[in-house]
Amino acid sequence: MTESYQPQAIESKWQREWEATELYRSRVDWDKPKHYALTMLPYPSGDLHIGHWFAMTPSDARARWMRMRGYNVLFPMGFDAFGLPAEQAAISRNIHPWKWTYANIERMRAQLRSMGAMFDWEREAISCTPEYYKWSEWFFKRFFEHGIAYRGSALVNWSETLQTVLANEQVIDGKDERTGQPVQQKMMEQWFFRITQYADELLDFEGMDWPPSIKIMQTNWIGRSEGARATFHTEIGGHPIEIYTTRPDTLWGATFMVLAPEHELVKKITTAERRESVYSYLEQAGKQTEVERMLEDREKTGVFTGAYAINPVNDERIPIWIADYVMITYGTGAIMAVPAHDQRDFEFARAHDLPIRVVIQPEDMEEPLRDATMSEAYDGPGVMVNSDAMNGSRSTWQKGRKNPAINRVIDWLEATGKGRESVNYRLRDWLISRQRYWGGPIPMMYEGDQIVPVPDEDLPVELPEDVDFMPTGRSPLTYHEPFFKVSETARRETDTLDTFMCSSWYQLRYLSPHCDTAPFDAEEAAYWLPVDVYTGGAEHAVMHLLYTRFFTKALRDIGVYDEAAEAMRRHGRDPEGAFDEPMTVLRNQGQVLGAERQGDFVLCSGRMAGSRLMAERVEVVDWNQVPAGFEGVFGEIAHRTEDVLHVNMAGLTQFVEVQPDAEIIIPDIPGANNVNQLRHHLDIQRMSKSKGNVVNPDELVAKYGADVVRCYLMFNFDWQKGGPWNENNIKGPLGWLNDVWDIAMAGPPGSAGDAAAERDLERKLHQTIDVINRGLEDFSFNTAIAEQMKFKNALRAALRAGRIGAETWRAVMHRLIRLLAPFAPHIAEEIWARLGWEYSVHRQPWPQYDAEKAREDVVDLVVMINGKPRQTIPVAADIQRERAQELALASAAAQRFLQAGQPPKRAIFIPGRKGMDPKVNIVV
RNA sequence: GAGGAAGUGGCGGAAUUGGCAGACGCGCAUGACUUAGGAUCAUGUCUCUUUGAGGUGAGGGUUCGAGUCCCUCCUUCCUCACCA
Repeated sequence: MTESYQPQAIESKWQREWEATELYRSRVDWDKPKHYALTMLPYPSGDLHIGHWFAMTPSDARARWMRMRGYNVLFPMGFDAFGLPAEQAAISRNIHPWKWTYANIERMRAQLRSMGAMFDWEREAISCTPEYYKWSEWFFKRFFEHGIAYRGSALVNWSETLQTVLANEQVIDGKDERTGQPVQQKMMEQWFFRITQYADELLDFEGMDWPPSIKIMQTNWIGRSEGARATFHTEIGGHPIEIYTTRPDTLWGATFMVLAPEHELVKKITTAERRESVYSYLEQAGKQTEVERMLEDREKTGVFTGAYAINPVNDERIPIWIADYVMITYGTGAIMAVPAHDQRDFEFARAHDLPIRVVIQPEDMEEPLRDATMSEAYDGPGVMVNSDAMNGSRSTWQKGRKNPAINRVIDWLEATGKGRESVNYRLRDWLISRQRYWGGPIPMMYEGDQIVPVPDEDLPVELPEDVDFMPTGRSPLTYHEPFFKVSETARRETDTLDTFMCSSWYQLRYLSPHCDTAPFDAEEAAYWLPVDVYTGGAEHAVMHLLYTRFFTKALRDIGVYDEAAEAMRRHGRDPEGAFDEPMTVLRNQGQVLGAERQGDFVLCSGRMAGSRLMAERVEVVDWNQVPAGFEGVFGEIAHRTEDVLHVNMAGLTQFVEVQPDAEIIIPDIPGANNVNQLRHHLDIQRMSKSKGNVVNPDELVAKYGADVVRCYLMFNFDWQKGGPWNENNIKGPLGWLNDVWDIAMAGPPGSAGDAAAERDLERKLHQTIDVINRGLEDFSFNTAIAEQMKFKNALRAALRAGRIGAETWRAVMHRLIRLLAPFAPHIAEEIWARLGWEYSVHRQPWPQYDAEKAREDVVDLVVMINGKPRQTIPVAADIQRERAQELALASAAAQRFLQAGQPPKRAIFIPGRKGMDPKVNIVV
């Protein structure tokens, strides 16, 4: 009896060996092609989650594959170590953020090592160390010098819960992205990065192999729109009010104006008799959070200021209103309202009895639009009317200058000085300062009303350790006099940097994490940049992934890459475009969801139809006793298909069809429930501690070994999609690795072997190599492993049949183990060593694919009748059109469908392209 | 409201991008070995009225041929959301 596969006995041994022999150190080598594979660095929250394994181990397999294929691969790891949780731990548990963070890093490092990934730990970077954040500060200073960083006043998102401001990207639905608590809009002076200056360049994804969805999300977030600005003036006082519009062709249809409640002119222009109602509206609007504004009924509220404006295009006198449907943060915070052609303005006009005037008349309607009879705004194409000299201009669906009417009006506005063409963006400047302790200090000081940067030689400004964490919610730095008091007259900035700034350049710090003369070593950068493949979650689409692109472009523009570009030229590489984008290829993994719920008990009542219960009422309960006197179906839900529940009732399966209007009671979900919610509740749920469905990778590794966990994660999901956890499925990869082990340990067979079987096995091996290559290239890890399982099955069958000789066995194993190495690095190393081959399997070249050897001699000719496959005929692989058609027409299937003696209408030959069988489609 | 992705067995998922739908695995069934089986091995496993026929959320269309392309719905997920 041979020894069985025991991962626990081999994994830590090899992990130590790999460390001791520096197997995964990556060094610049200009003679080898480089590959920078990067996976998003974790936040040191305390424990590695299964999601980290899901993101990282397939990325590791791919990096290993690239390495075996001859690339010099850099695959680093680090920690994004600043952030609020550390500070909250300090307050609630009285542990210093340093201690908490470093303890977590220690723990997670060990967990990361247990993956058996090829991380180069010599390049580890931790963003909360002074040697790291010194350079975050240094970048801030350079940005300040180049006008990219500035201090300014703006309406910002203030989180009362977190006691800090947040960037727009970190607010979702008016709530803070991390805690889900509402934020308020507040006028505050803060530090910003001028990301809007890069808006147009950020819209250009030329040459970037990123998921289309990410490109679309970023494009929408930037929100470029083309239109015009025009200046209206108040009738009294002549105050200018600038408006932005995408529809300058409707300027003649403006019947009133609307200012955002926060607009600076509001208080100036409001007349005495309107003051009371305007001020009470402002007060009411100011109290509302973003969430409340959205929860409000969609009725358009607003008040008249009493003031009028003159429309510059036709000198008309129109009333100025205030309404909260106009946002101060978009455009100019003021609009011209054209109710006939804008739905929001239309609703407002109807609600407040304001006039409506058609200025675009559609041509293809039976009835022309009339001011009085419109039931909704019309925003389609037509001809300009009621617009003086512009009448007759054709307005189309097109936007901006491409629309003839808009084009003509913009020209006219510019010629008459009444307005100008304008491009507007939804993107705001990046608010970078945080009123928190646990972040990189902002290297700035205030002296009187002067802003003074901390001199470079004083960097880094270090975070003081001896601070008091008080439950006031405010940063301890604001109480720490030795920190903020630089001199009698100078005060240090106590705000810190958004952690997203630190993670915007970590890919650069990995290149030389301990370099103390520059943020990164120019030679390293010249060789490794840009990142070739980046993997991570899609939740960073408009945060990290947008910020790091901006950061890269800003660094390029201020000359941070100049030295690296010089080094590239010296080594004969063209630096053109190398520093425009941080990552060439991006792929997002999906999310591993909690296990499917089973074992819910339900009470179902209704009427029986045959053996089926047509349920009018379904209640989910957490006890398993039949209530006294209950008539109906009670039991555990075994399965669900659509609306049919399979309920296990005392060993019998009962079918319950949930009626569309059935009453459904799910205690976890209050209020009226519907079938969808029931389905959802029973199906998949996100992993979370409160639901108790979190999967702990450490336990899995202890139970099955890291290789099995890695392979399970790669095999049982579409990696880019994710899916529900199901530990039952782990048996697949477990059985596979056991089988490979057993085949290897059994040693070469004693049989002589059979030439045809050996040739067939060789062919299958090459086909397998091809599929694995394609799978890894396309991040289709599941098919790559499926193909290896298939090959293992074929190998085992051939061995059992005694048709493989010792020599062939060895030659096959020599490649099989190398194919296994990227996926299951420990078992591959162990088998490699036991079969007597030289350390390490991970230094071996990847098995070469030979298309000639993969080719089949005999293939199945598929005979199709009207596109339906009916019969197959074994034929030579190189069969030609005439012969194939001849055989197909003579086949039994063809004879059955063809009337006696009748020729077919057509016979189409489809040659057997790569791995596909040839076909003849006969049309009868 | 706007934009995007997706819908395939009991389950996770394949289908080389328009060419034999359901690879591979889980589960299940039958059998073997066994005191035992949640071990191992073998065989089978889309459906049906089974010499054949039908089948990828529903309905249309394009094509010799559609899971794949086009149109109209339905459902789910994600992102943004009074964006002027």
